[in-house]
Amino acid sequence: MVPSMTKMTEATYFILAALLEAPLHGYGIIKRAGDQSAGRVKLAVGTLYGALDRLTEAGLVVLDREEVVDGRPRRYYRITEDGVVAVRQEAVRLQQAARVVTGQIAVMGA
Amino acid sequence: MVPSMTKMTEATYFILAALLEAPLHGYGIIKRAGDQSAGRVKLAVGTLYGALDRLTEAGLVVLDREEVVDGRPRRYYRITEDGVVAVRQEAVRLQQAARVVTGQIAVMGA
DNA sequence: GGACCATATATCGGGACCCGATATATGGTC
DNA sequence: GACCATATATCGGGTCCCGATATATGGTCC
Repeated sequence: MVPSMTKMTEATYFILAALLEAPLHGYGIIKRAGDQSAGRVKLAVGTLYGALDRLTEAGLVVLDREEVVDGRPRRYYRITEDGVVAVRQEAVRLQQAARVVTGQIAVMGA
Repeated sequence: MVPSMTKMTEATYFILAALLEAPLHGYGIIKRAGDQSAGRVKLAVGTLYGALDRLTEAGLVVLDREEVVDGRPRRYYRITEDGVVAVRQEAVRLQQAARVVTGQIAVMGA
């Protein structure tokens, strides 16, 4: 189930956002999150794998497939429908939070 | 100094946002944060006073004045110029983060 | 050949921070 | 008298971030 996580951490949000387009493996998520945020978000590996475990347990992400490239394993994660819903809800929440301040700025001259 | 806090917690953000209009005392901050977020943000007292201490130490908030009403003390906090800068930067950061997802939604049909 | 870096996974421990519980105190409502 | 809103403050548990560390491969540079 997990109908509504009231809150989502920033790392979790960017991991889900990175997976919206296509499944990615851990290292790919780190790079994509950096790209999407113009370099501002730098996911630490310790953050990533812990968050992926929690997301998997919560059903927002599933293991898509495993590949072996040059003897090194690559584990691809895919976002679930629940995950898509959750990350969109969070985006709305972020936008509303931003508006609390950006809205006030416009009126502050009064 | 504190030129740029790379990251800001949600509680910190809403505390600063609550103080943008006028100085408030602790309990007033909790109520105002709830109002500004349409009831979604419920600051716990333990969160508030810890965060206020950190914000004061960081120079984003200062003690404005103390009043005594009905024998009970009221401690008013005021946001500093650095605090205003920080909360506006954070609002921009939140908006940009939201756009990572909301922007993609529009293109997903392609 | 050796140093170093990018790629790729995983774990551990310290630290930051949220938050419920608890304590204390006053004044109003029922 | 019980209960709630107002108002402050602290403590402890739990969550989570993140740097450090470990392991392994292949490419570049000297």
